[in-house]
Amino acid sequence: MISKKTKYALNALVHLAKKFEQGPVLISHISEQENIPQKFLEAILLDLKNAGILASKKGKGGGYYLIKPPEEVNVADVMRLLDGPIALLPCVTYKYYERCEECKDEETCGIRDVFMAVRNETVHILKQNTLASIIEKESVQK
Amino acid sequence: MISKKTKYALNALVHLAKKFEQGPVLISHISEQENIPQKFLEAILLDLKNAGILASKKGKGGGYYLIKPPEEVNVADVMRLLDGPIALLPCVTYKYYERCEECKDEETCGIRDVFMAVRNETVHILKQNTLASIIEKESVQK
DNA sequence: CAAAAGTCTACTAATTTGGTATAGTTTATA
DNA sequence: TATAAACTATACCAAATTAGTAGACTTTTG
Repeated sequence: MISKKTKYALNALVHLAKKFEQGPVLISHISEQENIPQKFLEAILLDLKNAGILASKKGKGGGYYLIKPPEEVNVADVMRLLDGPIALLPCVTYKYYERCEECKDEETCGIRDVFMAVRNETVHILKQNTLASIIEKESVQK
Repeated sequence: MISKKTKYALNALVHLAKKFEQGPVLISHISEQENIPQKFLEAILLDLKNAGILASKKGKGGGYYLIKPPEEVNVADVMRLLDGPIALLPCVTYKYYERCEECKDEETCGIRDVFMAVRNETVHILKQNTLASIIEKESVQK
């Protein structure tokens, strides 16, 4: 399962993407509209700002706003930022590689192969999906 | 990430599948060969027995053995048994469905669509992979 | 009946998750 | 230039989960 942190981050980002280039949005506004505890959201938005996805303006008339185009923010990056590796085994992660302690021979491990396939497919799907594509999906009548 | 419990379970199952229909194997033997803490392994094997995948024999000459053919034990079932749902969001699980608390409209949620796709693909891969196919992969020279 | 081997119940320590509280600092504007 | 709006930083904290351990008990041969 992804953490609430990542889920909230995605909700907030989609919200901000819908108001892309329309000036800063209050934390309190996002918090209310998206049902996210405000103090928790503050920490999340700060992470997204430090990652270069959002920017903020202080003082009256301030708030947070998206600085990357919605087409350039994909779900994989957001997940990695807030939850760490996407892979289900440490030995198949890309940037956080770690050997499985109990493993006898990683090279021939059949279990590793399975989770390598899952990781590749998952990352592929998550990279394809951006804030823009999510918003587009929502606008299509079901 | 999957838990150590699931990882250990898969290692133990592959071990037992290699000795399918060759009589019971000692917990202590699996524990040593696969580098799994014995007491922890005991609990895991018990879970697998209660799920109908393994059986055990008590007393001298006892141990655990696979009762399902290795082709019929897939990774998805093992993961679900020990780690619960495979999906990354509660609203896209099959048997453990739960609404996301903060969600405004599940029907049109674009984030949900993304994780639905990930779940479907993941389950597909994990179901395809059985103890038999894992062992086969390991025997192929790389 | 004794030794081997699985089973049951109950702990526990460390980590992660999902927050809250409080005290700042910065900035627009009246 | 004061002040209130708004973001920022630091420090907690409770509950749940994970990865085990300890020890007594039961069952089954030889």
